Amino acid sequence: MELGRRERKKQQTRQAISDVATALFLERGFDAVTVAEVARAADVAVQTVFNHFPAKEDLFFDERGWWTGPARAIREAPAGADPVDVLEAEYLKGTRERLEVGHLATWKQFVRTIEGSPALLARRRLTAEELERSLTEALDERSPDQLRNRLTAALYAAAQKVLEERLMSVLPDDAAPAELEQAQHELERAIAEVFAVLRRGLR
Amino acid sequence: MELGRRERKKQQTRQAISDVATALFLERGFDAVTVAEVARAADVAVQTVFNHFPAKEDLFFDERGWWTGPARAIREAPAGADPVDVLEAEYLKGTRERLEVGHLATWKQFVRTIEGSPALLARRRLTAEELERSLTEALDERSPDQLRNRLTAALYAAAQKVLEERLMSVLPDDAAPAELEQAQHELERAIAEVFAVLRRGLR
DNA sequence: TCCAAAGATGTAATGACTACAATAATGGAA
DNA sequence: TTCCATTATTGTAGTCATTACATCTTTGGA
Repeated sequence: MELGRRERKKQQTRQAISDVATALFLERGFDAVTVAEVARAADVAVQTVFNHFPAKEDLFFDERGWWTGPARAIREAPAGADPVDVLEAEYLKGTRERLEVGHLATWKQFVRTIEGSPALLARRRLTAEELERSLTEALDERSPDQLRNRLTAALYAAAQKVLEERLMSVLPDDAAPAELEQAQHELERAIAEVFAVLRRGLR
Repeated sequence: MELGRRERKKQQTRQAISDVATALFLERGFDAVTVAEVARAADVAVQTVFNHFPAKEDLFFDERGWWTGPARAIREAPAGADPVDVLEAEYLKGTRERLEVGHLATWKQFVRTIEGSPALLARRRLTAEELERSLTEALDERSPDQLRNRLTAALYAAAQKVLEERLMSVLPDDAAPAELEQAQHELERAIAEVFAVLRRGLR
């Protein structure tokens, strides 16, 4: 559908606010920047910010949708596939994307900003719960054992959390190619190990 | 240590505030009650409330300490014991306490209040994270494999979450003794099943 | 050209929480 | 008992996110 000028301008405003906000948050920390400042920097009214984003956290977590990945992966997987295999492949794929050269530094910066803000941490937990819920739903569509499905989703979320921590602690900030290679291998070994536990448990 | 009158009075005030607050929250829901109302009902200044409780949520989650259970259980367990066995026993113990006649209705009421409030849900997630952290620490004291310890703690937290949901959905509000017996058995089967998954996975 | 829809703005209010200064109760020293 | 240093309690003022609502502005289309 073609967007008229009106809709286009609206998206422009939204994008401008989001960009300005993200830059400020990354630079000075989420809690140290007020919505009023964001509005001023984006040259709009505070109300306008809230017209586009339901809460301050949404200014940071803008590109929503990453948390639908696992559920989608399950839905798109062939009928006989082991859910844990599917989820491991999905997780591995996401991780490799994040490790790409240009992305890594940015990613760590984002995560550090999250870790520096109680509000963002809380929001991340909420999102993880969303992911878990949607994954449970997807699993319910292919298998009738609800307790097991719920557990599978919960274990996946747990695995993801643990591995995410691992990624942060193992990867050096300055991407010295040699070390990075090394760290990446260590990380992939951890991934394999963690998913092996899930697979064995849920066998 | 003996408490002087001053300290005793302080605790009295604190308790009075907490009691009044809990009653109000259970009755009308956490978000529908303002701190100012709590203060008025307890006949103290709003400031006094915040002198005793760092945040509104602390008025509800007062008896802190339940989340130290798993870590303590691990520390008190004999050297050779399998962590998953210890954690299952601990969880089972806690569950049975909650299922005692007088407790159940109260417990469900509490949980429903939590589930009715985004703020309390967020706080519960935070507490679960605390539990996970302290459990990881305890596990680190008896085994050197940090990744595995971290994973064990995360899987325990996941199990707990799933089983907690189960408890809420399986147990009828009106405790008809026969049904309750039935539900309790079903619940304990679910507990065994979930922990069996952990045990197998972490074997 | 003009109107109705929809976006942007401004104002005022609520509610949690903090900073800070003032007040009051109290435990212990003289 | 009297007086002082603590310390609990209070009151005031302010910050910040968020909402309600009325108003202004832009714009798509009749």
